[in-house]
This record gives sequence, C-alpha cells and structure tokens, in this order.
Amino acid sequence: MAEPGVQSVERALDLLEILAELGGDAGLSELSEQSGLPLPTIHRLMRTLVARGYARRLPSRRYALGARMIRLGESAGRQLGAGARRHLARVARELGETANLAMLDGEMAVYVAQAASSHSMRMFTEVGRRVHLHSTGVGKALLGELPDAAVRDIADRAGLSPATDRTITDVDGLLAALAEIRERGYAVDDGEQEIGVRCFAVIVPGAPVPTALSVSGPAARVSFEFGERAVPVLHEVARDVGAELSEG
Amino acid sequence: MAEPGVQSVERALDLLEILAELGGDAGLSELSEQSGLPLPTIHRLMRTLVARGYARRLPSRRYALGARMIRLGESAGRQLGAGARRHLARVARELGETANLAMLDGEMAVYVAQAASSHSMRMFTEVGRRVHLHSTGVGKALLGELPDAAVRDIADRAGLSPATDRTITDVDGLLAALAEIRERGYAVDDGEQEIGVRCFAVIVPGAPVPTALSVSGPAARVSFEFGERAVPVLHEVARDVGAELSEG
DNA sequence: CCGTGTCGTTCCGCACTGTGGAATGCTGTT
DNA sequence: AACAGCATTCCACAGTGCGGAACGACACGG
Repeated sequence: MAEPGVQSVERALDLLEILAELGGDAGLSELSEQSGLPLPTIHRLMRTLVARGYARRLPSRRYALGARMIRLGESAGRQLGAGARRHLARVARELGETANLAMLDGEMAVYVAQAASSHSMRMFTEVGRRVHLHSTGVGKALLGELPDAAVRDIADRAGLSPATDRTITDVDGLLAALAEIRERGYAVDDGEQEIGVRCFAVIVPGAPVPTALSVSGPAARVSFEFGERAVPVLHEVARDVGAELSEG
Repeated sequence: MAEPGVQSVERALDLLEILAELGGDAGLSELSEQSGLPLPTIHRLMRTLVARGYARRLPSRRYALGARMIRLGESAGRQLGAGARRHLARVARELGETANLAMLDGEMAVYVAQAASSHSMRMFTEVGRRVHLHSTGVGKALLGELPDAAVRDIADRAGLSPATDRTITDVDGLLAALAEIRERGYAVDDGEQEIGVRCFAVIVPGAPVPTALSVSGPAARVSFEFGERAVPVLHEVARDVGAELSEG
C-alpha cells in the first residue's frame, strides 16, 4: 500500500487481524510480538476495541474478538453477496447451472454468494456455510494459490477427511492435484465432496481475500465437455467479480 | 462509556457501523450526515479502510463494506461460539434439549452457537443461519428489548411472513405478545416457526449485541411444565453467557 | 504466607499525527 | 457548455496518540 493510512486505525486493524489469525485469545505480550507495537500502545487500542465490543478481555487478562465483529461480518457478507450476485447470475444464465462464490477463511472456505440453476435438480449451498478446502472445487482453487508449505500446514491442522471415496486424503496426492490446477488454471471437484456432483472453479483475481468462483451441478449435466465451455466463462466473470470486490 | 478511546479508531468504527446499518452503500455526504464528521476526515478514514479491504469504493464513488470484514466476522463467530458452547452445553445437559444462542442482525437473528440435545429427535440449527424475528423464540425475545416503534419499523421492512399457521402475522398481535414477553421475562415460540416444535428463549443481559438464549425441541417433550423448569436455568446461564460476551 | 518473576496497566511530557477549512477537481444533469 | 452537488486534496496547527518509566496484578514456588 503506497499511500499511508491513518496510523492508529491501521494498528487497531492489525491487532484485530492478529486475534483472528490466532483463532483463540492472546495476551498483550503475544500481540506485541506479532505486531511490533509497545505494550502501552496496544493496551490503549485494545481498550478502545473492547469498549466498542469488537474485542473482549477475558478474566485471564487475555483478549479475544468481540461480538460486534460478528454483526459487521454478517453485514459485509450480505452486501458483498448482493454485489456479486448479478455476476453469478450471469454464470447461472449462460451455463444453466448453479454458481457459487467462496472465500478463504482459516483452513476452510466460506460461501458468500450464490446464483441458482433453473433446473429442479441442482446444487443448494447455503450462504455462510463453511466447507473443507481439499474436497471442494472452490477449496482446491484457493489452495492452488498457496505455497506447498502452507498447504501442508492447512492439511495438518484441518485434516484431509474423506467426504466420499473420491476425496483426496493424502497430502502428496493433494499437492499433485494442485500443481495441475495451477497449470491449467481451474479446479475440478469430481465427486469428491458429494457423489454424483461435479464442480469447476477458478480464482477471482485481485480480491482482497482469496476468493474463488465455481459452477456446479449433477455430473450427468456438468460433464468435462461442459467444463470446456464453462471455464472461459468462469474466468471472465471472475475478473468482473474481482474488479467489484477490489474496488478502491 | 466513561473512558474515551482512541478517537480516530472510534471514528473508523463509527463509519463501518453506519455502512452496516445502511445495509447497502453510502456516499461521503451520507456518512457525514450520519456521523457528524467533516468530509476530509471521513475521506481519509475511508481511504484507510478501503486500502485494508474493510471497505470498498464503488465506481459510483460510494462506499460499501469490504471482503475482509467477512473474515473477521467469521473468526469472531467461531471464537465466541466456542466460548459460549460450554454454557450452552450446560443447558443441554440439565434440560436435555437443544440450546441455541442467537444475535440480532438487522431485521433478523443469526445463530452463533449451539449445544445439541442427546435425543435422536432434536432441533438442528446451523450456526450462521439467519431467522426471522417474529416467528422464533430468540427473535421475539430480541424484539421484546426494542421500543414498539422499532418493532413496527422492523415489521415494515422485513414483513411478518407466516412460517406456520400459528405464526403471528399482524403487528398489533406481535406487539401484544412482546408486552407479555417483557412482563414475564421470557419468550415462547409455540409452533410458530415449525409445527410441533416449541422453544423458550430469554435475553442475554449485558451482551454488546442484543443476544438471546433458547432451549427447544419437540412440543411433546418441551411442554409448558418443562418451560417452568427451563426458564430459571435459561436466565442463570444467560447471565453467565452475558458476562462472557461482555468481558472488558 | 512471602518473595520473585512475569506480564499487564497507568502516567505524563512531548512531538507527530490527525485534523478540517478552504481551494480545487470530478461527475452527472440539463 | 454551464451549473450544481459532491468528492478530493492541501497544509498549518494543535490536540491527540505515543511509549518509556514506574507501578500494579497475578501466578508460582519455597
């Protein structure tokens, strides 16, 4: 970021991000190590965030994210979903299958928008739902953006649980699949999350959070021939979505 | 709040909250009206938030919440859910039915934590799911905390759709029900969201976001006699949850 | 219980960072 | 093209944010 922002706001956001990345709670010393800020500075900023409900102080004198963060997160999800939905609707219209937009969230992906196919037999994925990375199209597309070491770390932490007997459950197999995804530019979930369901997914370039766009449906309709037609559409729409998400 | 915080952080949070409350996008003038801050101040703060991905600037020069907000919101939800779950587990253990924790989110409630009953026949409510206020126990408990004018406003915006033929669908009926809820200190969803399901809910005192705790299950088991036993437990646990959520 | 070590909290002088009025630029409408 | 409304930039200034030092709180071990 070439243009410096308001320093104290940046610092407060840094602290919130550290708490989110730690996934639990942290003491001031940990926050100091991670942020490089002096304790009194952190203390003052955390006091502000606590007072506003965006962080909470535990009896152990450690800090965690606060309830008001949920509200902002939900609102953002709805707004982004609304903005993205017209782009996803184009996928659904042109390809005739269900389009989904998902973001990287820790060791999982979370669906933030959807446009449904007009078919009676179609994918239904609830917005806000979190799914494993290794067994979904969007998840594998997101993993393909990470270095192998990060993929191994995620695999260690989240595990590679089998959703079906087609799910990749060993990290070497996964890494090989990701190398292929990187080379060809899209991911396929071929019955790995749900038997009889196929999904093609691509990365949304330029999104502030790693984001993937997918089209999916019954394998009978979403064939590999379908995929050859679908992938260019996905790439094109992904660019539009990325432009919308990164506006600014 | 007796203790003033870091002013620029407070102001940045104010702007994010205004964007969330507006539910869509806003121009700088609107943000200025709502916040009382001068345009250049807002512009600089928004520039910082946009650069960090917490807000986006639209081609129309309007602003909306950004993708990184989702991530923080999800992390907060998980952390708070984990913290609340041990309290909810106590409800589930003592009462033998499913306990849920939900927060007010615009004109809806969103579930943030759950502890399931050990019965095979039980409530299943996915964390992150949003539900209507007027037709759920937690929702009515939350509405009971609002002035009548605010309830009317929400009813206007969100509507009073019937989930079942027992759902309250007129605002005067709803206001009468809320008056009763306020007087007796708990809410009941008596087959209003789902036929054959009953739910008792109370407010979590002191939570930074309006929050409600409920216990629910099949009406055959969750009788009014059950409710007489359950409500004191709910109130007690709600106080514990409130203390945990408001720590600081 | 007391002492010690570790970590968190408070204080306050200082300067740098955030501020907002004024000027300028941009956009949309007629 | 002109105009009105809104957004963006600039910069002098002072007030707000800062962090080192001192103090307080807590946990642990003897």
